[in-house]
Amino acid sequence: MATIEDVAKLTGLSRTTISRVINNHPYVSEEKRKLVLEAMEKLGYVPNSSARSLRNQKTSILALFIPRITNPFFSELVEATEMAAAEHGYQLIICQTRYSPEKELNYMNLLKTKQVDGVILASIQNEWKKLKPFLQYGPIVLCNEFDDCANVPTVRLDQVYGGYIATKHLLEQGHTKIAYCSGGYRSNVAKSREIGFKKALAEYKLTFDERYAFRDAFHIADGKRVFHQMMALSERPTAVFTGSDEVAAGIISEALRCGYRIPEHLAVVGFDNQAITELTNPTITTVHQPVKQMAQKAVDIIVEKIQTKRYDVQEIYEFPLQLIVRASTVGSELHESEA
Amino acid sequence: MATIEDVAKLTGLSRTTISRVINNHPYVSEEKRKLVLEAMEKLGYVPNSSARSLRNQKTSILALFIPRITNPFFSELVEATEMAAAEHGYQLIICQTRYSPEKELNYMNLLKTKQVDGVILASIQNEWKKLKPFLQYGPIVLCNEFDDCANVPTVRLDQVYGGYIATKHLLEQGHTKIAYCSGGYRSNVAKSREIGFKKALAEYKLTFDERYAFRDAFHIADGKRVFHQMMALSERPTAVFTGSDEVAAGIISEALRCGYRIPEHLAVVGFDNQAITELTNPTITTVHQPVKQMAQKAVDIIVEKIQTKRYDVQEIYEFPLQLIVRASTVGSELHESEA
DNA sequence: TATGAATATGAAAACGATTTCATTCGTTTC
DNA sequence: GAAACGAATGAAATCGTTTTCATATTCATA
Repeated sequence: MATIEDVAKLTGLSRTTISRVINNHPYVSEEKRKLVLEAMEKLGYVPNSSARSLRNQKTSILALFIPRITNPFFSELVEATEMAAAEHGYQLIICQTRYSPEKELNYMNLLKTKQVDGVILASIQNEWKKLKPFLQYGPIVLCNEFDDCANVPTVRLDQVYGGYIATKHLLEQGHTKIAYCSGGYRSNVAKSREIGFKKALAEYKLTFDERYAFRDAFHIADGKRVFHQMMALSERPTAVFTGSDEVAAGIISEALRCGYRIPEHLAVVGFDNQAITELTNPTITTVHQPVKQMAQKAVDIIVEKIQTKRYDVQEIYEFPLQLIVRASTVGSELHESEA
Repeated sequence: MATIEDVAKLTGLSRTTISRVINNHPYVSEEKRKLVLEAMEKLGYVPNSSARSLRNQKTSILALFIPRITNPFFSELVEATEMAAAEHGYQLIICQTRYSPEKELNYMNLLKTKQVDGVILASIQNEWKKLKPFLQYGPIVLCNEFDDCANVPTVRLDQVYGGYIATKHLLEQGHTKIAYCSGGYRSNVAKSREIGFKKALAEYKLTFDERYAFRDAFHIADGKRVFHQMMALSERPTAVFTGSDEVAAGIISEALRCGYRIPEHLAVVGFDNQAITELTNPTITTVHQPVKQMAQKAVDIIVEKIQTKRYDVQEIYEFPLQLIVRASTVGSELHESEA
C-alpha cells in the first residue's frame, strides 16, 4: 500500500508538498503539481482515511439511530439521510437500538470514541439526562423524535396537528366512538399525537375513553390483535385512529377476514402514508409525513454544528403534516374495486 | 478530551502500561491495573478510534452495498446484516448505489482508502473486472447477488429453483399462458429466476414467449403499468410470475381496481414473502427467501476473511428457497374475506 | 549461588497523514 | 542597493494509539 512517503520519494519532493497537492493548497508550482499527480497515479496512491481522521480530528461519518429499519417509515428516513449525508461527503452508520436503552447508550460511545462526527437520533430510548453528557464529545441532532428538555437542534413534524386532523376527519364522518391506537409509551411523537387526538375530541365535546386506548401497537400483528380487543368491548368503537399504516393494515386485514366491512363497520385511519395504503382494499386514509425534507434538514444542521462546534443550542425546525383521505374512512364511492 | 498520555501522567505510569490495561494484555500487576482503571474513570478516558484504526490498520467497519433501502427485501437484509455485524463488534456503513455504476465505484473507494475493513455487495452494478482490482485492498463478499466470474466468497440463494417452483406451481394450476415479470437486466438473480421459469415451462412442453416478458418492473407503479401492458396483448396471459411482492401487489391492486378477479382472471405469484403478501386481498402466493441466514453467513465469512487476509477464494454458500401458496394463485376456498 | 524463566515496567519507534515554522529564492519598492 | 514581500519548498512536530525492545525484578531450579 503506497503512502505519502512513497510519493515523496518517487518525486524527490517532501511529504509537505505532496500533502499540499492532495488538499489543493496554494504555493505549489504547476510543474511539481503535475509531477506529484503522475506519481500518485503510478503508485495507485490514495490517502489513508484513518491517518487523516486522526490528524484532522474528523471522520466524515455520521451515525443514525433508529429502532429498527424494517419499519418502512424508518427505511425511508434512512434512505433520505444516507443520500443527504453523501451529498455532504459523509458516510452513514446505521444503529438499530431495537427499542433497547442499553443498546442506545452503547452506540452512543461512537461519539465518545470519535468514530463518528455526529449523531442523529430518530428515536430516543433513554431519558435525556443520560444522553446529554455525550454532547461534550460531538453534536447530537434530534430528527422526528424529540424531547422538550433536550438542548439540541431538533427537526420534527407537527405531531399534535397530525393527531388532530386525522381524528377531526373521523369526527366529521359522524363517528363518536373512536378508538386510539399507538406504539411506544416513551415516545413523545406518540404522546403528541394523543394530545392532538384529545384536542379534536374536545372540540366535539367528547371525552377520551381509556378503554378505547391501545398503546402497544407497532406491527401488523399488533393491529390484528387490537382489532379483536376492540371487537370484544361491550361498546364497540366505530372508528379507530392508528399510529402507523402497518397497524392500520393489520386491523383492516383482520376485520375483512372476519367478515366485517371497512369503513361501514369500522373506519380506520393510518399514519405515514406508506406504499401499502394504496394497495389494500379499501385503500387507507392516512397522514403524510415529509420524511425526506426532515432528513435533509437534519443532515444540513448536523453538518453545520460539526463545523461551528456549538452543540448545545435548542433550535426547532418543524414541518407540517397532511391528511390524505382514502377509502378506509369514507363511503363506497371510492371503492371501485369492490364490485 | 483525555488521552492515554493523561492517564499515564495521572497514574505516574507509562503509556505502555495503560495500553496493556486497555487491551487486557498480561503482565500488569493487579495493583497498577486498578490504579489505571480508576484514573480512566476519573478522567472519562476512552480510546480514540482513529488512532487505534491507524495503528492497528483496522477500522471495525463494514460497508453494505444495496441499490435502495426502501425495497423491503433490502431493508430486511440491512437489518440482519447490521445485527450480525454488531455481534462481531463491527459497525455498518450503508451504501445506496441507486443502480448507478458510478456511485458503486465511488463507494468502493471506502475499501481503498481503508475507511472500511470489508465490503458486502448485495447488488452489483459494474462488470466484475471493474470491481476486482479493489480486492487488493480488502475482502469483498457477494451476498444475494452473484457473478460467476467473481473469485470471491459468495452467499446466495438458489434463484433458479425459486423461479422453477413458482412457475411450476402456476403450471400445476393449469395455466399455459404465463407472463414473466422481473426487475434488472444486469442482475444475475433475475437471470437465474428466468432460467428456472423456462425450465418449468420446458417440462410442460411450453416455450418462452418474449411478448410475455417484462424485465423492467421494480416498484408497485411498475406492476400497475405491466398489468395494463398485459391486458393490451391480443392473447392475454392467465397468470404472471413476478420478481417481487411489490410488483405483484401493484398488478393485483390495479387488476382489482379495473374490475378483474384474482386469481380467476389472472393468477399472480410474487417473490420475497414480504409483509404485504398477507395484507392484500387476496393474499399473495410468493417465494420465501431466508434473508436473515444469508446475511449472517455473509458477515461471518467477511469477518473470517478480514482475519485470514485471503480474499480471492471462490467459496459458494447456497440457501434454499420455499414456495408459499396463498390466495392469489389458488381457488376461492382461501378467500374467506371475499364474502 | 549462579542461571534461566517468568513477571512487570518503560522509552521510543511505528501507523500515515497535516501543519507549523523556517528557509530560500525572486521581485518590488523606496 | 537595501528592505520588504510573495512564492515555493522542506524539516520536524503532531494527532493518539500499539508494539518492539530493553531493562529490572522476582522466583524457582540445578
